[in-house]
Amino acid sequence: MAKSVTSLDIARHAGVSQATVSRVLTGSPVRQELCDKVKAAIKELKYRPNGTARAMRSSRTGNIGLVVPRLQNPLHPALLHVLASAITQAGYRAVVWSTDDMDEKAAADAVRESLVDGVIMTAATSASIQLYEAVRLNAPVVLVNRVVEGWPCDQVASDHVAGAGMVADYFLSSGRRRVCMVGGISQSSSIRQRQSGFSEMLASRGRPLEKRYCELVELFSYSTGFEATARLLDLAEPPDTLFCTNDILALGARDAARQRGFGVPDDLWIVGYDDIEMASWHAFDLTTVRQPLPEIAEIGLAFLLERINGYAGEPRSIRLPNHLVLRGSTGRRLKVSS
Amino acid sequence: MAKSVTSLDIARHAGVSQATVSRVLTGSPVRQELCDKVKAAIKELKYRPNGTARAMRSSRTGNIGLVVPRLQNPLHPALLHVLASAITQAGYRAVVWSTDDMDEKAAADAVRESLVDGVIMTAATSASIQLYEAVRLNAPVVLVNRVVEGWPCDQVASDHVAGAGMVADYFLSSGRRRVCMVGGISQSSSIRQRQSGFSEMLASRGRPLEKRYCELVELFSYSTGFEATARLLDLAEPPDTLFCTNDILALGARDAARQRGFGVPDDLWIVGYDDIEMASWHAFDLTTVRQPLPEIAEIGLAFLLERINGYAGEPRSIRLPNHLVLRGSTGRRLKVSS
DNA sequence: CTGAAAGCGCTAACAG
DNA sequence: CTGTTAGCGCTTTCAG
Repeated sequence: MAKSVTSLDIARHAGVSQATVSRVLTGSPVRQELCDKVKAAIKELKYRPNGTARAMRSSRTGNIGLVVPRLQNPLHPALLHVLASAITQAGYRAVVWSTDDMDEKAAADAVRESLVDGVIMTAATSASIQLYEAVRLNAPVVLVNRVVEGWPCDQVASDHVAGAGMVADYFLSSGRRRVCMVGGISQSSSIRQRQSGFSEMLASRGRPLEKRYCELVELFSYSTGFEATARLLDLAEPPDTLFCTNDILALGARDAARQRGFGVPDDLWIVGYDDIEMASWHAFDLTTVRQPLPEIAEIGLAFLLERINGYAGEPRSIRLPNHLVLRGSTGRRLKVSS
Repeated sequence: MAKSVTSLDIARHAGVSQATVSRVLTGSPVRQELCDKVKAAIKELKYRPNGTARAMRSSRTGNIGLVVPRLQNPLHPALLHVLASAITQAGYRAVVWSTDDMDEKAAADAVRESLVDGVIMTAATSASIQLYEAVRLNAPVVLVNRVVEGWPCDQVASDHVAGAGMVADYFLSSGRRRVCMVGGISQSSSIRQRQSGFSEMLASRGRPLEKRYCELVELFSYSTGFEATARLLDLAEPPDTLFCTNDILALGARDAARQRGFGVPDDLWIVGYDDIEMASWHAFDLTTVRQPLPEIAEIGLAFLLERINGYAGEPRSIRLPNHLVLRGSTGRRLKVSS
């Protein structure tokens, strides 16, 4: 690596002081003539200001940490994409952690070592102690998508309770009766809220979810969705309607129905959650709940940038509404009641 | 934000010089007694060394840039995942760019501004001039997955020519005759190599690809795969065998066949490329070519770290072998000839 | 408006 | 082994 050219080199080359070079760089007022000389020198020597020095001086790295959960679920790349785009657009860089374990600690370390200006956490659980510590120390952290009650930081998510309630409502209004759910004992608040939103709506409308119609899986994947659904379809009185707490499970469910010879939607309605891209594919044509990811990302980042810039108001908590996307895996009938 | 504690604070608190604190931090030899005092002070004041200062002093940020193509294709999150994991594992941080446009420029800027120690580029095309400039200036850059002939930097990819040749071979050895291909005029070297590997193998075995059996699409997505395949199946003499130059196209193709009432593999064989997770799903059960992503990531990162550490040997270029994964979308017969 | 000068927090060479 | 002393490259007072 060749010794790199510094602002002092530029200064000498342009016959001005080093401070003037810095002024040109930061856009402070400088006489046109000198400014031009400096710019010419910069171009000629192919000068680029050293980012780490600048970061140190201004205590701003321009980096934003981004913690996303396992990328196997296509929702997460989608979320990553909108957030990373927003971050890049805003003139920052996205430092991404997605390796299941060490990442939360790595992210917490990075804020505390001033290697990132703030962190957007999309995988928070109440077990995220490292980051909680950082939050308590007033580091700029916002929780996006998955939230944790009681953390003193900004939180942005969609309204999973209402979204899942909407599904329950849709089922009952459409006269579905043998309703079941595939979910799990998840660390993720979004999953838990979907489950409670669904079962509470059913209960409140007088048709509580039956125990035997509730399958809980450990891991949320295509194959666990497939297997759980296979078990339900093998019951003496199989369900006629299935809610999966995310799309990946639902796609597995759809294939289990296919494999068992159950017609969809004739014998079985299936609804997922997230509206990942595959949900719209012909093979699945899955009714699902779409979250407003772009808005979530935008608001989350806006909150974070405000914090980075010193805003110190009370923690804010935002819930954005979801949207039911009707497709061929259900009867496509429109919801009747409110 | 409270004024943060520095190594000088620790020094005062422990009654030693600031240099000694630094030594404890970097692991230089220090008398046990002083070392303990320093460590106690660090713990007590919850001190964390300032990463930007350290970065400036050592001209090492510990950040590695990672440019990945549009995350809509599930291969790319998979690649991102293995690379980001490897980077985190190695004690570095991954700065990710995935927003289609500005990212290559942003990555090039970041190396030149010493905001990252090096860049792993998985989306290089011959149009990537910004990064090419950085490479010419000897910045640590390695090209992974997509490569560009003639760039003076390390390159790691799988052997797409041989991989696609293997598919052609498999088709002909299995007696398939009405062979077609869905590909495109792509910027991506991997796609181009797959296409030429496929058609050259067909030609060399005396059954060149017919023009009418070659569909080229602009964008590589489920829906373009669907549509291109629909066109092929609507021909007076539809093909009996289809190679798609990536899995996303092939999944669209599979659904086009389903929708048109073509049985797979009875009426139509389909083969994709990449072995993305969906390929193994029941609905698709797609024969495809798997690349050794973990090895690609590992070698790519190893090369980059060597360069970062000053290795200045000739550019290296590695091609790893691919692997045909036989599933239900083809006759599952094993390849006969070599 | 411009130059001189003072550091940001850390590492490392230099004397003890 | 330890303390003292220079900076890394930049931004930002402070005088002029």
